[in-house]
Amino acid sequence: MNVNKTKLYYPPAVTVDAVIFTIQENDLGVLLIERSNEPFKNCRALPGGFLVKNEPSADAVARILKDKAGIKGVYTEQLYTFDNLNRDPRGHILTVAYFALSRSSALKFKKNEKEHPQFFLVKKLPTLAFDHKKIINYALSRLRAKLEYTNIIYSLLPDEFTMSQLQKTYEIILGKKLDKRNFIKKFLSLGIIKPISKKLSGPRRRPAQLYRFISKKSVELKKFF
Amino acid sequence: MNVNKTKLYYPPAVTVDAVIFTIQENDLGVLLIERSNEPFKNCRALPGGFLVKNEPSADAVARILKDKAGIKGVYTEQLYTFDNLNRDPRGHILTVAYFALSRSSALKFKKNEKEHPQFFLVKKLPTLAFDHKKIINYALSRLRAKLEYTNIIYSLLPDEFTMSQLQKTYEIILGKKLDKRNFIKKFLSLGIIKPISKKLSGPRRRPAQLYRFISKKSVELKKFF
DNA sequence: TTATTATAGTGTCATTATAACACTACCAAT
DNA sequence: ATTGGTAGTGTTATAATGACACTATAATAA
Repeated sequence: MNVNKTKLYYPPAVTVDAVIFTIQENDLGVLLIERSNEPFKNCRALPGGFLVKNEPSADAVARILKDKAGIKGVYTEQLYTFDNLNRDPRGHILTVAYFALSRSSALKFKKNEKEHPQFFLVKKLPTLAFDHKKIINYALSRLRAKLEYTNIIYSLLPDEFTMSQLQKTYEIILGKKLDKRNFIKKFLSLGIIKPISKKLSGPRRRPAQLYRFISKKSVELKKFF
Repeated sequence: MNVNKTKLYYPPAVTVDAVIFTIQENDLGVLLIERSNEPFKNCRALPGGFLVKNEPSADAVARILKDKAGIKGVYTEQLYTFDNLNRDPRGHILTVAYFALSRSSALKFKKNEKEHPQFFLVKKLPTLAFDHKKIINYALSRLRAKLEYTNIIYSLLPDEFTMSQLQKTYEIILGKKLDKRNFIKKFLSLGIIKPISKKLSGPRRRPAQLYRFISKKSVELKKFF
């Protein structure tokens, strides 16, 4: 690469960071690792890392999702690129942040790994390295916004789910209660889920109708919540 | 910077590119330059360039807006980071794309500069270098989306403007006619513009009320169009 | 002075979307 | 047969949207 014609050009280092959301214990969790190197050694941080040679950032994120969370093919989208000079004490390090959504059952990380990957509730985050708190907040607002006009919620639900589960997932992420009747009315009118011929039974209660998403691709909807 | 501990790490080069929109001849224009170097020599491209040492991308864009378009302090936001391996024949070059909005009267580039900066109508773009067509399309959809829930239109209008000018600007960007009465009703109900005690006269027609934006900061609105 | 031209400005109504609200249905377990 | 616990269901008032056409005003030309 002969891009260094300009004497002044000096490349920043480039990393990716992943904000991996999941639903846990009826709350929204995000995966954090414990840094094993300086700077911020032993501090919690988003999983991420430097690009390897000729690796596009999207590939790097996929690699990190695989290696650090054991997930593959989950919903992933680029969030924002952070490159303030003071975000990393080592100097100018640019990070392309992504966010991903995974049902918790799909996650396969070993809790005993050296980096101790672990989920934290978004509302109870520890002190974080770099500008990772800011990145998580940014991801959270993007996630909330997208809930309102896309179907990405499918990434957080099992294949078959009840209306209550669906509504609860919305409530957890939006952080507010929704009216059951209005929710059902609106969601069914979108025509993106369909009831299946199965019910979910439980002890001492009326069984609930199960639904599926008709399509499992990310779709933009005109109207939503 | 001792970030190269990992043998594999090899930084991509980092550039910024700016999609500068303006309204021209009752249409939406975007600023393009003519590349004076390989690759894509003599081909039209977005103004942009490599980061200089320790320069955050936001500063680099401001520098480019100043140097290549003569504008300063205009509305600018980060768009997306493009880093496909095949976007640049020189190799892995990551670009952080931004979009900016400027009223055409503020632009002060010299048409005779070696790079021949020039506005092109978005609907009549020439062949473009790299993935710049894709970047412009992405910027255009972002701009259209943001028109619906922010006040960024102020960046494209003079300080004092008529309802017709405002509506026309919306129509140009959205690419469709809007109903005059509904437009006025909605826009006034937002409470973000106010009539001033002046009218705009013209030959052989009824003078039009002039308005101003109450605030000239970018604001998110709950409801819009 | 009158007529013409061009754009500004104004209201209603039907339809649709939203938001608030509470009770009955069903199954399982006791 | 009773109880516990979640599922499921409609109506109504209010607000937002979208469709629609005529009058008002100033400048200019006749």
